[in-house]
Amino acid sequence: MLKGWQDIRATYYLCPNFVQMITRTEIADLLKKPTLNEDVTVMGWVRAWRSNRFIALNDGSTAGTLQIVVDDSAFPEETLKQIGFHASVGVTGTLVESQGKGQDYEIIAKELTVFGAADPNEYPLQPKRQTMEYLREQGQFRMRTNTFSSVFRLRHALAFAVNQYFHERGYYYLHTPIVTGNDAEGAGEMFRVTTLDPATPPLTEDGTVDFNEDFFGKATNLTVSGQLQAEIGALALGKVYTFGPTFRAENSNTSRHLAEFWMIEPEIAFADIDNNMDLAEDFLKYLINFCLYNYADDLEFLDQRIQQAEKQLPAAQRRPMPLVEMLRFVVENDFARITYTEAVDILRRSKPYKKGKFEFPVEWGVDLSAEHERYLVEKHFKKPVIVRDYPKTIKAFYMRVNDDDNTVAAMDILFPYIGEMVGGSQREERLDVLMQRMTDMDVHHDELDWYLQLRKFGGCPHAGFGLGFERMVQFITGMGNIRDVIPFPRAPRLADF
RNA sequence: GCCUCAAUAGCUCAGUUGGUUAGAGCGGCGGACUGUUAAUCCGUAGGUCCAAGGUUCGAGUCCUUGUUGAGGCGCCA
Repeated sequence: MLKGWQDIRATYYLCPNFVQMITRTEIADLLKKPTLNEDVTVMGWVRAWRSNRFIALNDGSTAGTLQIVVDDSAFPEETLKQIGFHASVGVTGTLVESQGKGQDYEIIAKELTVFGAADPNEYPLQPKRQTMEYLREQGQFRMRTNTFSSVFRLRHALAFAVNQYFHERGYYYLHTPIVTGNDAEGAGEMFRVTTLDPATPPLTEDGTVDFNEDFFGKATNLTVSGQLQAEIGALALGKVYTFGPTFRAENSNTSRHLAEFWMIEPEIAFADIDNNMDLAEDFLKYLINFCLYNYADDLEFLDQRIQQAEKQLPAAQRRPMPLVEMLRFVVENDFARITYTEAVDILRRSKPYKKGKFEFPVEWGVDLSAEHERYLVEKHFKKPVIVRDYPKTIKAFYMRVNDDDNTVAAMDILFPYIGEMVGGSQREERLDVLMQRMTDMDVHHDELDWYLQLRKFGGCPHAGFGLGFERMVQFITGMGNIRDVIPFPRAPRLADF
């Protein structure tokens, strides 16, 4: 029986005859292993149609294009007329070394099929630079552009790297619920989930909505965090992570916030705040490295694009270093690590503080604002900064109270351009301290009884953090607006597609 | 939610102290072109100047309100 199982495993892993695309060769494969002077079939979308003779073809498998050489006397005029920007075509022909500059290989077309023309009179995109705002309105087409196809290849790369990183290190991927009955997760406004008729909901005797009649028999919402449930997993499986959609009904109108975003939340048992920071720093560097090694051409394209756009900006508004250089800089240098108290000291000794340039006050006990975080990251340390040990009055109830009784073992990782990339903490494992904190912060014990029981029975020191996935995609791609790194952004007044 | 800015051709923008017929580049259409790289060259069509109201002899331009978008802030990841 064991032998049979091993055979199945061997077959599965070796995959000698895995299913291949038999109708076409993908351009990425062709450029990696060019089969010169052989006939190949490629299919994709026309990125440029030059001189009635050359097609730059892209099939999404790579940032690059493959040049197709078309002899206009060999094909009917009707077919040639349909070749245009973003028309989809299939070509069979001989792969040869290119006679022109700008590309190594090209296909001399023998057969040419236009699957779908894109009438330029009506097609909304044009072969030119278009604004991100306009392309956002054309969400059904924007992934065909160089910029967005690179962004979404990198988004995939990061999602894959997240799972690979944790899997290789013995973490279990835990799926926490999207619909939650918790009323007290304390991470922002929630979207209500209900099947009740909004016009005539059932009412209780005192006139409030009777959620007992609702689908789940109670008031439910979309999750704002999987952390509390991830703690259940960590205290059983040791190391877990969540990676799923998260919803915040905040009226946030910024380039760094979405109403629906993806969050990664590792949670580890027998770990403290220092282990937590080490994990977060290592994890972030791994993600960046993964993209640098495996998606260099997409990063290179985005880098060039940003540099070209910045030529028109005054020097002060340009990036201090180009995209790829900055990504390398981040992985090659240790993050700065300071306490909240040290951060306040640095800020109070800073030039902008002394000159009264800060809009918001810098005093112990008040949360840092964006201008303070930017000073620390972009001016003082010039690299990512981890700030730890915040005043307990400004942080969530579940964060572990330090021995000084004034601060909690919380940590935020601040990145240039993005601000807060990670927020995490060591969790309060002491039942009495946790209950006191909940009382102080007006969180009802009975609603989170299950959470308290994790401390009462077999609790242990544990820690974790939340990473905003789109913010990471934003940092790595250099995109200015978070709405352009998720395929279908949801934000206040925005739920198209 | 708050502050600032913007809205003119299909797209990206210019439009002077308020003055006659609204400008460009790209794209489209027609033509030329057998090695192009956002190809190039010639020709050509294309506008309810975001909406409503107001000031004025006269408004793309000034004022009010609204709508939409961007940037910043707050909330946070």
